[in-house]
Amino acid sequence: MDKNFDFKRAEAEHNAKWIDNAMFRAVVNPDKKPYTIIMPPPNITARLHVGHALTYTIQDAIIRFKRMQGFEALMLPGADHAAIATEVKVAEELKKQGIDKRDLSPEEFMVHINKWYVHYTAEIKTQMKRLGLSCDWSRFGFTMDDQTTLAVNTVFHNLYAKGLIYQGERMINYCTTCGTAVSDAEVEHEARSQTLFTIRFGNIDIATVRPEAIFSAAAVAVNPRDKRYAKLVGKMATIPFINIEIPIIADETAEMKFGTGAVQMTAHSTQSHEFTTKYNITPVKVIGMDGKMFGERVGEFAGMTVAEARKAVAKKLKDEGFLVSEKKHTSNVGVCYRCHVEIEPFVSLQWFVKMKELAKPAIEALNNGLMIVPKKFEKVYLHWLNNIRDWCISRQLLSGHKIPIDGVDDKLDTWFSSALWPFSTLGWPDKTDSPDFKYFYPTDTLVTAYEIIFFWVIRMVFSGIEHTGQLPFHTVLMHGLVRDKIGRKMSKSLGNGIDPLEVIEEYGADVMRFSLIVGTKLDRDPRYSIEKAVLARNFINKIWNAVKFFNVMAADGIDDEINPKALCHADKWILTKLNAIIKSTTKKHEKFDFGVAANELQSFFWNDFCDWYLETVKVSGNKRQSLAVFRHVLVNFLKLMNPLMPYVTEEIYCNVLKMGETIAFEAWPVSEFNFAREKREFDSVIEVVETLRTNKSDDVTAVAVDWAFAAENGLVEKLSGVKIEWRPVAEPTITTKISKIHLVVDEDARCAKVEKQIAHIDMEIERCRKMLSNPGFTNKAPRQKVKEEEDKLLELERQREILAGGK
RNA sequence: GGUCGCUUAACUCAGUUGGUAGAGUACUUGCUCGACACGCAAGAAGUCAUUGGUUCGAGUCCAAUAGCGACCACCA
Repeated sequence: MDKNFDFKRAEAEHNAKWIDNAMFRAVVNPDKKPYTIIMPPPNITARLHVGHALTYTIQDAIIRFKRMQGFEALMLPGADHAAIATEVKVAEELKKQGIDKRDLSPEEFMVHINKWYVHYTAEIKTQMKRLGLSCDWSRFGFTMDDQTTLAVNTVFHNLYAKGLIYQGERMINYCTTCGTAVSDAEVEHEARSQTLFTIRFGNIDIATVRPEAIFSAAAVAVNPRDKRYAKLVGKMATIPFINIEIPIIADETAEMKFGTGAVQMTAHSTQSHEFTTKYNITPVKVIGMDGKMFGERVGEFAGMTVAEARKAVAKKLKDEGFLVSEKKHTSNVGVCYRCHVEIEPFVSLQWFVKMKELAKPAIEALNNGLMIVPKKFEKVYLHWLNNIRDWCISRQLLSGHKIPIDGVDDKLDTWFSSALWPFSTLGWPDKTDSPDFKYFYPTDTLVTAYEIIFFWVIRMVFSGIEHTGQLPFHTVLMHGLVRDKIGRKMSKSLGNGIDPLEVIEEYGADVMRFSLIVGTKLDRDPRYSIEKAVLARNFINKIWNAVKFFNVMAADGIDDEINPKALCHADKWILTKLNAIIKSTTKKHEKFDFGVAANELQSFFWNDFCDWYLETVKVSGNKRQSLAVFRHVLVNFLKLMNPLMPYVTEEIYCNVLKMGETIAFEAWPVSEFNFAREKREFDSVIEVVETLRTNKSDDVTAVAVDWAFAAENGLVEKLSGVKIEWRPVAEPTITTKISKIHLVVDEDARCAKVEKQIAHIDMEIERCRKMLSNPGFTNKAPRQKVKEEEDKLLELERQREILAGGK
């Protein structure tokens, strides 16, 4: 065996084996129950980041676990065309080559888009494969492939025919940089510092952060309860520069406390839109879809961008005495989630999905078999669905799915196709009668970071219900976002990101996977730093070395079978411990609690198996049997560990132990051995060893021990490193549960130690007595608990007596 | 403004139904005793954010406060 685990060689070998033999290709198998995970398709615009590594590790852990439990496991991979994001990236690329997107015809531009699709789909696949995912590559889907396109068109026509898709003039969010409408979910709100201007509109002062919009003002609103303006209601205000008169109207929309309490109503805010619709006013538009000022009213500002015009108008207002005051003001501004430029609200002709009706069954789904883990996200889910507004699905882009209506050039929101992903990937609609679709759909668990609940999860749920009549999955598992060492989001601008591919390159995929998961709960945002990779690497090294030890020992002979009658204490102890860890790991995996399970497995292997059991094997009286036990525990451990560490477990199982072609399809371990009494007894032996280790140091000249486990004498001497005289001890200085120990030591040192121990016991006795003398406790606590305390007190008093006597 | 989280050892995190606070790292001390220094053994280290309540008993349940964070929302 190699000195250390050669992950590079092992990863290459096993990955090639898995992929070349299509080992994880799922098939319709009536003898097995299916378990399906449709993987969230990553955007083809970026390299995989550590968040992908986390989510795919979780998904792969689930699917490997289910596969070993005997399910026909399908994990279906794919990639998303990410319409806007890709278009922006391609345009940037072209710019670097000196090509301006606007100089290209749509057809020419699409050539570049298509090239990008091909190149980066392959790239993403390669990167995903490095994580060691056990997905079915033969079913890899792309959101622009024929199958998805068919599903998109079918869904569009179905919804259109039902009147659930309509075209209308509505107030929408428009990104002037991306040049397209975006949906509500695509608008982020950021706190930004702005200037709040107070501007004289003739007889009234209005407050606004958008001086450039004054040219569009069609009314001024004041609160009906605002006494300051009561006599002005019904009068006219005057727009500066252009001297157009507009009415002053009393309406609740104006907040008395904000600014001057008077606000302009224009064509360029949602608040205004609601107002002008209510009063049947049509404001004049002065900002174009290109984000530039236009029209007669704006005069010399025509052609300026909004940002330019804001400055210029403010300056002119000041110069001409219309500006009453200006002050800093922080408020939330809607920005495009892609480019983070301020969103312009526009009334424009777009396509929408009517949501109220579709949302209803999605809300009810929580009572009809949909489970969201952790449960706290149910509230977020419901809140959004209960307040949902129609979904703007048209985008003014060149790439993406075309709205399938003759003469319409708009494309569809990229999430329109994502929403169909759980069933379009399985052949819906054309292969809905196929065994594949019938077998694998509905899928089982959807795993994703919580940030994507609105964009995606909710839309998949209502789409599944609407188009297939079934929930697309029964469980949604939401996990956190990976943060850096001090809790910040990992981002390019902060430079605090960790590249999973670099970690894999340096430490291996198992390290990447294990270190992301171990010791965390999925509902929290895990913090990640490279130190965690080092720890995981050390653990794998520990496993590797234990196997090396086994190999050396087994060369001298090993029994094929475990014979329970021939086992020693330690053998039975570790088998019973194994039994417990199998139960616990299984239970935790069922609850998706992989992080805590990983912690327990690590502790089991390192502390119980290596620190204790492995050491006993060295002095075992029946080595051939003990090694059979060793192998049994090791193999079961490998199986339990496989979902998180597929490579090293596969390498040991197949290449070192030569137990088979792959561990991935071996049955998940079940409890077999349970020796409760022997386990308890060996725990006591350990206690004796630990007692001896603790006490052996300071000036101990001789040790005598009296106990009933003569067979373990050699073991205790070996493990404690103490030379022991085994004889009856009349006056013990220390007693454990199963032994009397007499230490011949330096008196002063011993007395000090004993006194410390007595002080500790006294504290505990005090606590016990207090509890037991409290009638509240003895009357109200469960009888068993009271009995426990009584026994504990007796034992403590006995120990104290012995200690005091020895002194 | 609304909603929801989080706060446990120096650090990263566990802590099932309330019953004397746990792990790993780091730290201190000692280690070449059949694999492992990416290691072995021993040790020290915590007012469980604060306050109040419920209870015989609270890290755990309830309320308030503080700090941090996330999401939602048209205060111009």
